[in-house]
Amino acid sequence: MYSFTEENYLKTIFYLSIGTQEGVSTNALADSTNTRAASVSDMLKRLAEKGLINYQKYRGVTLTEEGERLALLVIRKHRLWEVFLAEKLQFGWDEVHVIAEELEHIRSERLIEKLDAFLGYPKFDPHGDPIPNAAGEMPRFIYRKLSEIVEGTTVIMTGVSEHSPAFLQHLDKAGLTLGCQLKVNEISDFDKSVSVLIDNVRTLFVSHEVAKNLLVK
Amino acid sequence: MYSFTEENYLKTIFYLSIGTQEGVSTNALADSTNTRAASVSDMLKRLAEKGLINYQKYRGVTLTEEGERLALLVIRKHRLWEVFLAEKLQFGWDEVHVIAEELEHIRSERLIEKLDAFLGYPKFDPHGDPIPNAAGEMPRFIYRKLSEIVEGTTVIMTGVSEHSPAFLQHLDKAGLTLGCQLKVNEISDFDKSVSVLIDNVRTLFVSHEVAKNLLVK
DNA sequence: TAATTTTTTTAGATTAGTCTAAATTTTTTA
DNA sequence: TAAAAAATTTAGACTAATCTAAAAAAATTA
Repeated sequence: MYSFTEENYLKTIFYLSIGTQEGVSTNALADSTNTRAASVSDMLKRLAEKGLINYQKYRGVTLTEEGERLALLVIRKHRLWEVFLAEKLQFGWDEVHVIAEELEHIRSERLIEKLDAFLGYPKFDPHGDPIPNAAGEMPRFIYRKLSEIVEGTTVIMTGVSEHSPAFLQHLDKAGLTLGCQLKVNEISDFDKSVSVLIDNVRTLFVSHEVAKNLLVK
Repeated sequence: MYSFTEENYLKTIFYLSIGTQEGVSTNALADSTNTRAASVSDMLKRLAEKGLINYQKYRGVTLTEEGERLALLVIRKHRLWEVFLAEKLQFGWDEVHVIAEELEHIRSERLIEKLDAFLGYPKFDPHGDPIPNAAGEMPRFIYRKLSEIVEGTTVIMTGVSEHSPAFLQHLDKAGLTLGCQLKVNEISDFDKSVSVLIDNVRTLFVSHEVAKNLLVK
């Protein structure tokens, strides 16, 4: 049985590893976990002893197979609880993350399998992120950013790459929700902002900053 | 914000206080929390400093008003999660306690109020125990034990005073569930076992040991 | 490539919660 | 009510997770 803290380190290493071959640096982990590099060093030694990470002093860390499996099981729990909070308890997608950060550490396999069934085996969380299966495997989809779509193309909004409440609330105000259809009318030469036609009914100007964080297919 | 451990001590003091005027003893707490008396002494000092308990060395402890309010809020969360587990996730009443022991420490007032609403504002948990309100107040019902009911009387099973999985599973096998009607036919002179007519359809012999732990009205 | 800067690790402390063993207080009993 | 027993507290230590400050290694730059 691993501690909340250990589970959080594994999860953080997993997220920081996405899209790189290299190991995750001590400083990056200290930033993400709101601790100091010295504390991270200590913890990395312990996780390495337990066989959850590959660690050599002064080189970064990567997860072992077992470490990645555990990280994905924590992420599975997090995302399933997020679905519960959003769909059953009517929390906004900007509110679910903080609560799921606690719920993800509840230890009961049966609980999470029954929750999965209760929710109807959802494949995605409220932010469009895929939910790993009980074996700790997660399908990897490759989505494009709205900022990379060429003019005239029509796409579907499938996710976000930024999960802060501020960003999600901004999308709420703009009426941008998962699954909506976006037709890229024009990209401004001046500030790269995007004019989009939403669900064929109304036009909206989306800043480049926002467009970079909208995932579409 | 109080730690899991502190919340558990408060809850334990609350339960051990039921039905006594005197304070709870250090040893009783050590037994209930699976720790040693020395550890309990340490913790009692800390809880007293925080104003959650009334504590004088070598005398027992009682909860302050604030301590009792907090204990009841933890119990509220525990019991609401038990209802969720039993009614929504189809866990047996013998399984819900262990999982709720973890869920009761999730910190979010909004979560628990939304959960309460989602469950339809239940008044009792799956064992028939009343659920405290958001202010930390709990109605106190006075139930009798089946073992105290005189022959010929008809009562309704409303709760249990023993919550172990073994006991609850025993009741399941006997077909004794909350809400069933029990007519006391005869009490054995020999072993005090009780012959009861259940829901007017079948007769069952209930041992004195079981009858003592069945609450009826 | 030598010097400087940055990153990382080590050393030594701290806190919460726990422990054992010893000391102290209270309760029981003779 | 004095002695014995039981209950409780204190003393001192341990572990996990953290910290600051100092040392060491790696990376960058001149």
